Amino acid sequence: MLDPQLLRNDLQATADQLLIKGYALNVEKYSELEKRRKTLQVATEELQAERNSRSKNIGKVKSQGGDVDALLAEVAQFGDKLKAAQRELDEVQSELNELIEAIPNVPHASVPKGTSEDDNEEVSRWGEPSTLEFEAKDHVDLGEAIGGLDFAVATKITASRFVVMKGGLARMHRALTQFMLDTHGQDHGYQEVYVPYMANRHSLFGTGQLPKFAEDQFKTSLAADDPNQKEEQDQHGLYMIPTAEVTITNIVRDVILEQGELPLKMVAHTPCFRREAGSYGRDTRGMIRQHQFEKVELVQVVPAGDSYDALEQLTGHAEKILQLLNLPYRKVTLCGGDLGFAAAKTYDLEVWLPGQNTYREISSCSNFEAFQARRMLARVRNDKNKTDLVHTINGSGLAVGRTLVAVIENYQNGDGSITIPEVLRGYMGGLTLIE
RNA sequence: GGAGAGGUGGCAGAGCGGCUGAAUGCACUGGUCUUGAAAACCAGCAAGGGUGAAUAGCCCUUCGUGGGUUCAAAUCCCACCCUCUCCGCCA
Repeated sequence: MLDPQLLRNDLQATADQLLIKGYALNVEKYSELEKRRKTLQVATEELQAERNSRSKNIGKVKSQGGDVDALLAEVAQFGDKLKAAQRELDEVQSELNELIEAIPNVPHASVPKGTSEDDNEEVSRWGEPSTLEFEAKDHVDLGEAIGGLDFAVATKITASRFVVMKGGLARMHRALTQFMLDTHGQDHGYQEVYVPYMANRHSLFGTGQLPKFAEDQFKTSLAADDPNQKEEQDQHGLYMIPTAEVTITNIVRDVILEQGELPLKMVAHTPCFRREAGSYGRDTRGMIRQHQFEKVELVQVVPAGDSYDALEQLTGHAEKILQLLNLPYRKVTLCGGDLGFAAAKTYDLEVWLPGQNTYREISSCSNFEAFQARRMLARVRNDKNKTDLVHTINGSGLAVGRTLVAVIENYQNGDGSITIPEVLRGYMGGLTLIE
């Protein structure tokens, strides 16, 4: 959520910046609503003040044994007037809130202009895409041949976009998770946390998934199939997390931190659940886009001034995993048009996939500045004993399913076997090959 | 699942229609005292929002959440959420 003060004082400039993100803010509508809000709020609060002082006076007179009939008659009409004013204010305020809550974050000055992923800016490359002496297969062919990936049985059990892993690949998937958690926990200074895989609507609102992206989430229903309970369900149903960002970041929701507690650096491994509602035709083959996948997530909570350093640092931590696995990748800065709703700046890490002969996203590291903090009321006490909003940064370190795909495709051998990366062998009882 | 108790400021804990944004204690901050520290004493100490140039002043809101009664609600009524205790069940 943007600072309402910013919208009031710098509306046009903010609208211009949002254009970089491809978001057209309705300036007229906003100003009009804001004007009404101001008038109504001032008027309503004046009425409240008036009512309060009169009511207090009645109490005073009464306690002194005076006659309050006249005073009561005088104040009698206030109730209705106040209620009407309040109702009108509520209407305008909720309309205004709806508008503000739907406005995306403003991109940072360093974000390149552009409308699609074609305009993303490459920052760096690491490693050389391998030149195989045979024709590269993709992970589906390799995995199915080994008997380690079974999409058909997953579809039978559940639905499309799920997978069953078996044997060495299932084990390597687990090894990757352990390796990532250990590296971030021991070498990069993150506190390992275990978090719920379901979250309430307040948490999803806090990190920005709600209300705008409800159709991307899986939601549970608590009450029975009773139409009378519909509203109940909407209020209290829980969401399967689309990313651990939701549950980790919301640890600091409604919290005032002390300066000494920052920076907070946390890492968690969780499954993630996504409806993928908007991508019916895309990546239907293989493990690239699933309804359920594992991810190791990094989150930092820092003072406002430190967040861009933290973004660089956190991105470096994710890169380190790719480097240790010896997987070629490139780092890109997302352009304005490709930037997510809540992010001010995002680096994507794209790993080389020989089977697709291209780089594919495997990590996304973003600085949200105060956008999430404002929604969550996550604050830190400053030197003047006042509260400042914190900044939040997060990134995948890494998406485990896609990392498995990358390992399968980059470590494939001519006979269809997969060499196990050295750093994983300790997690796999010393095995060197899956065949 | 059954029975009961309860949700008040950073914590503990009073208040059960008006002068209560909220007693008291602890914690914290500043001061006096002291060579220094402790103790003692004095003072301060919630958040969100509006107005505003203002981190000034004034005003509004908030005692789990939402609604209701009332001129007036932390206090009364209703619904929901959450926590705890006992019994049952259970990885």
